Parts: sequence; C-alpha cells; structure tokens
Amino acid sequence: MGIETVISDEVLEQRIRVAGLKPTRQRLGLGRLLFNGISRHVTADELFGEAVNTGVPVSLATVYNTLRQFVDAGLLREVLAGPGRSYFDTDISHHHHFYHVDENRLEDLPIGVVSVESLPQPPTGSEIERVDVVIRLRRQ
Amino acid sequence: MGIETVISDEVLEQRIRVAGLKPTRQRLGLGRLLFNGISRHVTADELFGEAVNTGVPVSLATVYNTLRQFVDAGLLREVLAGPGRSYFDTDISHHHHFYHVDENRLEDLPIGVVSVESLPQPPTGSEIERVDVVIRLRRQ
DNA sequence: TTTTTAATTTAGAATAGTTCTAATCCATTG
DNA sequence: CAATGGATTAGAACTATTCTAAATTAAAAA
Ligand SMILES: [Mn+2]
Ligand SMILES: [Mn+2]
Ligand SMILES: [Zn+2]
Ligand SMILES: [Zn+2]
Repeated sequence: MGIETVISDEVLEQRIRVAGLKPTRQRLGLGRLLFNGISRHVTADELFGEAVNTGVPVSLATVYNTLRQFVDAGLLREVLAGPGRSYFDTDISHHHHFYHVDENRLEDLPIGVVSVESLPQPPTGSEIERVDVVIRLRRQ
Repeated sequence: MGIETVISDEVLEQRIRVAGLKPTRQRLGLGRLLFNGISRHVTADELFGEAVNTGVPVSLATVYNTLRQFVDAGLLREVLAGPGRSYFDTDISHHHHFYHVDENRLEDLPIGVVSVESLPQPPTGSEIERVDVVIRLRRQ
C-alpha cells in the first residue's frame, strides 16, 4: 500500500490526447516515466537514459520534441537554473527552487516558504509571465 | 557636463591589478567598455562585437577568459536567465531582474522593490550562495 | 479490413554558446 | 636588453539543443 500514485494507462493516454497529441508508444513511455506521481526535475538526457534503461523505444530527438510539446501543453514546466541546460519539472504548481550548484540539481522549496513581496509594475507593454526564485546552494 | 562617471585609465588599471591580473591591452579595452559608469548586462558576443567596433584588439576566446576572470575577481556578476547564454552584470550589488523573454534582455529591478521574505533553512551541508529573483516578462 | 493521410519518429547534420589546446606573443622583472 | 611566465590567439572540441528530410505509424477514410 504505497502512498505513490501510479497513473493508469487510460489516464495517461487521455492526458496526452487532451493535449492534442497522439498517444504514441514513445509519448506513453516517456509520460509513464514522468508522471508516476513523484515530483521530478529531469533533464532531457537523464530522461533519455531512463527510457533506454527501461526499454522505452525512443530517440534523443523525440525526447526533446516530447518535452517541448508537454511544456507547451502545460503538462510540464521548464526551469532554467544552471547555464546550458533545461530542467523539466513535473510539478506545474507555482513553487520555487533550491539549486545545488555543485551537483547541477534542482530541489523544490516547500510552498509558501518564500514569498515575493510587492511585485513591481512591469514596464509598459510587458506583462509578467512568471516570477522565478532560485536559491543557489553550495557545499559548505 | 554629463552625469556619467567615466573611469580614468589609472583607476581602471589599478582595479585590474588589484584583481591580480596584468593590465594588458585587451583587459584594459574590455574594462573600459564594461566599467564606463553605466550599469550594463552584456553577453560575451555582444561585448566582443563592441570591442571589434571600437577597435579593441581582442579575440572571442579572450573575451570569454576575461569575463570569467572579472567574475572570479568580483568585478562582474554572472546572471543566468535565458537558456544557453550568460549575462554579465556590471552592477555587483545585490539586486534582482526583469527578463524580457521576447528580446533576450535583462533589466534591473529598482532595489528594494522585491523582497524575499522568510528565507528557508538550507539543507544540511549546504549554504546559500545567492538568491536570484527573475521576473519573466513577455510582450503584451 | 484495407487504403490513405497526416502526424510522428528518427539518424544524423547543423547550430549556438562556451571551453580547451598548444603555439605565439608580450608585460614585467632583473 | 634578456629572460620568463602569464596572456592571447586560432581553431578544434564539446555540450545542449534544434533542424532536416526520409521512414514509420496512428488514425481516418473508404
Ligand atoms: Mn544531463
Ligand atoms: Mn548574444
Ligand atoms: Zn520544482
Ligand atoms: Zn543587474
């Protein structure tokens, strides 16, 4: 009786369809790795490695395509923290991050633990898309 | 009688020496472009372009080397906002940023306008290096 | 069920930003 | 001035990502 919510095949397939995408073998396999109920922060090549290890037949190009499509569909959130790579966050709720610079690893902050007070007016012609708070951590 | 503080050759040379670096033609030329009194957010290739345009004899490799050295010496601050490129901020004081995603451009927030309340305890073994707040803006 | 169609996947090339290498250059010191 | 060690450089290498164009496949049409 684990706490972990394992998504059913039907729900996963439905989620992909609702996003306007065909539930192909590749998307279902990647979706299963991503939406297994645990909040995750993966890079493209980490996810590709997991796919290879678990026998999901997919190319690296498709991993990139699928991550981009899932972000566009609002199923994933892209987080930029370190230079030169994107992290994909399976938790799309509004929250902030620790970034472990020595390990290139993202970690969620407990929600509400950081609050940004008094957001400034955005410059004319612009609107706020998102506010990102990244607390950069190094080994002591 | 401009408001702009133009740094003198002597002060610039001294600043580079204090950082433990030889005041070469390249470092002086780049330092003059960077520390002209105006707060700036430049990328490596923007700075390289300015150097070429103003006749500073320097290679792209040296621009990268110099930016890294200036950051290490605390003369510049590196800001990560968009994917795949670093911005170098001539304002090393503690402040946060707007990031115009449509233009790949950083802009300073007025100091004090955003305050991060109740910083969380960092995980054991880690210490906070910096807190970055980036307000992502898109064209309306 | 077969055929058709358009979306998807793929290998590999291309690209962008950055770092590395190793040869040359030059600022400083004696 | 000569010696020397750091600095500069062109170009190669590297990493993450996107692009291209051909092959595959899911879904719709027949
Ligand atoms: Mn990775
Ligand atoms: Mn640029
Ligand atoms: Zn997260
Ligand atoms: Zn700034």
